[in-house]
Amino acid sequence: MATRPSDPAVRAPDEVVGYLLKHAHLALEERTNTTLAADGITARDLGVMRVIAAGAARSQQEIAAVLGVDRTSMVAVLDALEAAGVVARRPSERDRRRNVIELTDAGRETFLRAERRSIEVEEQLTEPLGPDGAQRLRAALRALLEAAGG
Amino acid sequence: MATRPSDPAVRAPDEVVGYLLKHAHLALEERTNTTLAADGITARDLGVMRVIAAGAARSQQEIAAVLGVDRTSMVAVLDALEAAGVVARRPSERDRRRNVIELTDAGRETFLRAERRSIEVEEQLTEPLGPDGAQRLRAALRALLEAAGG
DNA sequence: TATTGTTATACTCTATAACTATA
DNA sequence: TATAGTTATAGAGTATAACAATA
Repeated sequence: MATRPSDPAVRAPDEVVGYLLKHAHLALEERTNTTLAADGITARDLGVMRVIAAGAARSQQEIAAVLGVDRTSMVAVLDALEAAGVVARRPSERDRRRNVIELTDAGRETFLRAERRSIEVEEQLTEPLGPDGAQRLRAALRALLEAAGG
Repeated sequence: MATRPSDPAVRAPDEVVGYLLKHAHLALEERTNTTLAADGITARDLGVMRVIAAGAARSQQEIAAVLGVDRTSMVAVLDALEAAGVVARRPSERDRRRNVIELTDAGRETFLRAERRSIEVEEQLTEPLGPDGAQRLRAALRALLEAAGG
């Protein structure tokens, strides 16, 4: 049966980019969470800590903006990380409405250890893609994100 | 020990596969939902209808298994699709506990139209990847999923 | 006893609106 | 007036447990 470009065949789920993105993300996140349990944090926590460690954001609102979520979503995450002793909030001296968010000494250690584990999980799952496969995958995903205006 | 942006252990968010997968998925899903609003269904609805159209599953439980979700999650989705007149439940004759799920005539039309739109969105977002880029991306995601045991 | 679909319920992640304290 | 953080609340999407009908 001839298939024209404009003739939508019935695709299998694993031919659909949306399905593949969703399940690849879920699988990677689950593996990462299992691994990071040893450090007492989740993949989501590590994402927040990474933004702080990279110096990409200082206030809660800036962290939220970098991660593409609402500022209200940061409150509970930072509450938990502060309770765990890995981040600290201190009021900004220049603008007392803002909290400056920093990793504690223990938080820096936790971050580096967890980031190392996280990278190992990524390498395990992208190992079948060949030597440059992981970087080509990242480049493709960045291009897709760019094309979507994100 | 200060962690700076130049610290190789501190990655930018868009170097992290998990971040890229999550945001690429969100961006594609948002675009798809906007486009499919014209057909009165969501990207999730289309995913369920695709499994039915492909004959990959007949009962509610089989659809759930193909999509990797719990069977209880299918109830509300199918309620909505049935109310919209695009799918029909009928009791199986061989096993009266099971519902056989089928697309209605209107549902087949809706599916084909929506799948055409969905493919267009995918093509728009993967166009920067070059002629074979979309297929290489699919292959990479399938390999990652396979490596994760999914 | 086991299974299919269903309901009730809960948990996570997300968002909007309104409050507070500052600016 | 406007902004940063917070709280209350609600909406998806997901799951577990228990139930009725059927196997």
